[in-house]
Amino acid sequence: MNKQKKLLLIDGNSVAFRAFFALHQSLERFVNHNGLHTTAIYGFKNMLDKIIEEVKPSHILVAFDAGKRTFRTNEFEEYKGGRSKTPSELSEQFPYIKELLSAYGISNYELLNYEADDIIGTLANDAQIKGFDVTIVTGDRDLTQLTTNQITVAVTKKGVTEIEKYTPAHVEEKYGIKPEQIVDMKGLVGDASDNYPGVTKVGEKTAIKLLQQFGSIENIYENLDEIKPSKMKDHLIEDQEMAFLCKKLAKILCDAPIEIGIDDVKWNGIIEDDLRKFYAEMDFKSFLAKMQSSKLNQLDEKDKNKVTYQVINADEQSFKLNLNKPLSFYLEMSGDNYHQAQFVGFSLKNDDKIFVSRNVEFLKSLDLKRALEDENVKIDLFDGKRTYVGLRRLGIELKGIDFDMLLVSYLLDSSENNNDFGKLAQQHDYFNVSSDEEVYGKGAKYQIPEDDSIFFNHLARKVFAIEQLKMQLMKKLKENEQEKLYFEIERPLSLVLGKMEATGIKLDSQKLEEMGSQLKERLAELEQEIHVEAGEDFNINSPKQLGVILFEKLKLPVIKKTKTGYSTAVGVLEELRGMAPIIDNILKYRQISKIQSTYVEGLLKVVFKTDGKVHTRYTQTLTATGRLSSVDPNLQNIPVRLEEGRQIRKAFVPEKLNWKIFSSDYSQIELRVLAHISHDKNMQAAFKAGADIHANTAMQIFGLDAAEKVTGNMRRQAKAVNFGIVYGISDYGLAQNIGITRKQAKEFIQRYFEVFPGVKQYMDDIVAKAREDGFVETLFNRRRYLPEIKSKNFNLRSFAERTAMNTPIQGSAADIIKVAMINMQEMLKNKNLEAKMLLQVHDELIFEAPNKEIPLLEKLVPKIMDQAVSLEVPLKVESAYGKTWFDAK
DNA sequence: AGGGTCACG
DNA sequence: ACGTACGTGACCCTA
Repeated sequence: MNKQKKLLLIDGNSVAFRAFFALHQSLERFVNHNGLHTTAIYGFKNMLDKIIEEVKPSHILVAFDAGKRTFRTNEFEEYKGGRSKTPSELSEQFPYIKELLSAYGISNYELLNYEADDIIGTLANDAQIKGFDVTIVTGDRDLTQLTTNQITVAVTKKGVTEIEKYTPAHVEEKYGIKPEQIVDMKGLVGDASDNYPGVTKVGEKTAIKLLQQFGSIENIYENLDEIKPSKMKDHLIEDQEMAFLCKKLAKILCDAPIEIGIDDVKWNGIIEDDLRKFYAEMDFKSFLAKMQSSKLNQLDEKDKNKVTYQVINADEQSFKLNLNKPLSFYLEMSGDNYHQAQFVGFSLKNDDKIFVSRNVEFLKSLDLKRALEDENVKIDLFDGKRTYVGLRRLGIELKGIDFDMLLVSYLLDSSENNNDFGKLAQQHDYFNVSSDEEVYGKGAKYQIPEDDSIFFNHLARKVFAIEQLKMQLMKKLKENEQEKLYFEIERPLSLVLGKMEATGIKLDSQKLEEMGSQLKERLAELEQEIHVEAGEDFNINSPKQLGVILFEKLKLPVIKKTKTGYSTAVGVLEELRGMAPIIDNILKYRQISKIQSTYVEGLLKVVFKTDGKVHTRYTQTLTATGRLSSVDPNLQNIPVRLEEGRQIRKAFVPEKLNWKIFSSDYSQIELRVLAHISHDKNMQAAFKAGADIHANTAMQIFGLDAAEKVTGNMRRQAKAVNFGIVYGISDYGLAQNIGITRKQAKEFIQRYFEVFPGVKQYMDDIVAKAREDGFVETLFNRRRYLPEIKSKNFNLRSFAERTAMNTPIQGSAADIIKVAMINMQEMLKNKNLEAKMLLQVHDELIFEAPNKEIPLLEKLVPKIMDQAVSLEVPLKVESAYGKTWFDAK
């Protein structure tokens, strides 16, 4: 085999730094069994794989810096001065990066008094002469000075696996100068991170202009006469010496006294046994698993990376499904909002053939409609809800979903909630499909490719990936004992949600517009008063401008600061109340303006012209706890607490005349769940007796012997304690919430745990269990991983501990209402009711129904909700109805 | 794009 | 001593 001469040179320090900071938020999640951080090692490995795959080098060297002092510090003492110390979490990783390299069979080299750059420059130059193509990988743009026709510099961008390749042409295009002029540019401009100054007041723009005119620093100074007298010229003259020195510092050596040559860096491939041991030591389990499986599949590896497909043709009837074989299906729409997004294509895999098309009309005519609508034909897909709603718009009712890759992934790890197909596949170590962002772009650049081969390939790879990943993910689901959660809750729920979303809820737009014009007037009045009180006009919506007015101009006391300035949040303004009339007006302005912009104008913007309804989308695969979220519009945060905001609910109306809005909500579901999972006898007794739970808590923690002795204030405080318990209480948080001292809060909590010892036990146990297992679970085995519970960082660890206490509570409540929703939909269908389930707001279900069905709902809905599960305490459901959502209270 | 603020459970 | 309540999404402003 005659390999081409290709040299890969890697700037080890620079890539390690980039990798480390790219994964910095995940620092605590990448820790091996010895407590070693592994972020930089992990990132380095990913970069290596990617670049080796791309370059296919015959020779590789990784160069490192040898120490702090180099010949450059001898020239200029401040060189690279003022840099903060390398974090210990990174420096501890360097020896292991070298171990990784050795397992990869890759040489590394460092040279006292020289930087990695100089080793790279010297070897690159030598290799070039010997006819090699050279690729240099670094995070440092300065190295682009080395680019030639034979030398390409790959600079890592955001993260380390994404790179930008610099050729001489690309350098010129990007900087407007030739590669060899980069050192002149650095000489003139200086480099803040390497800490050398260049010429005073000369920035990139000036430098480029000068270099385009004169070519080099030397030439500038030889032809100074040609520059007209100016400040800039004075600076040039004054800093001449510095300019030459800086150029020298920037210049990468091509003749460093290295003791290795090109023949020493020949690459003979990975040393598998060493690498396996290394991965085991690092706890890189997925890499290990991948190595094993790739070994098994080495023979058909080539075929695996290639996906072939057939474009469905209008008059071709060769298209036949074999329904005894699995069927994977993917429907592509342009954009997130599948209620109105344009259909752009589909793909399907069946019986080892992949079919693709841009024309979704085919779905209606071919065998496919029948297959999709047949309960007994099991379909594998990605995002069943999206597909269901999309197909429904085409008049097809999707029935038999088997494997929903998005949903299963989410259940396996609710914190890795990536809704992008390609990225999600990657998380499962499947790299044979690109992310949508890569293929379609994002933001303004989002576009479905016109090129058939790009687009069809992407679609084909998706259905292929679904099939490839199905076994692996379903197996994990089983190992986690989450099959019931998937088959009986989440998968059926996705269709229930799809129906609710597609049904939508009617909005009385006229009502909203009336409210809007009233609010507008009110806002104008308030704005004027505020401006008079401030003595000048300013933007009240700008926290920055408001801060200046309140705390500088009016000299009100600063209560709290934010990262960027003064805090003007409600809590702060409330403390300032009474000190100036402007405060009340600002609070009112904020309140009204929120209603106006978010709820009046915001909702009007998303009403569908076709049916006068809003169609939210529930995100089923997002929250870490298992709750749903609602977007576009968010119908889970429609105002209710304050009367002014609550009026918005008057605009939510039934679709038909003589129908009503009907609403049922669980009363204190989270505390009941806590009473159940903690088995606390005292708390359970209160629920079984049907007591007012907050008053009961007050009685207990204040040591009262009768419910009548509980004052309003005691109940309020006890309620806050109950909330605090659910959230994973801290004395500080409680104190802040109800305005008592930390000491008092601490006593409350202590007292609470004395009277509810079961709860205390639960809190201790769950944190210990989380530490042991690395995750916590809900009633139905929904899982949340909490790696940070072992963190040495107090904040991260405390947060994980509170989460460990809260997630089983919040998550189990989410499980319960999901079960209720599925049973509810079933009941509506079985009883042939016209009533429709419209919304879910965490512990509340909202319906619309003909007047005559209301009595039935009043009986059935609470029954289905409180019988969704059987706990050690009863569940309680309260219902209401009226002609609008506002009236259903 | 990210922070501040505020709407909900 | 550390510095916090748990879970979300939308709007506005300002880099």
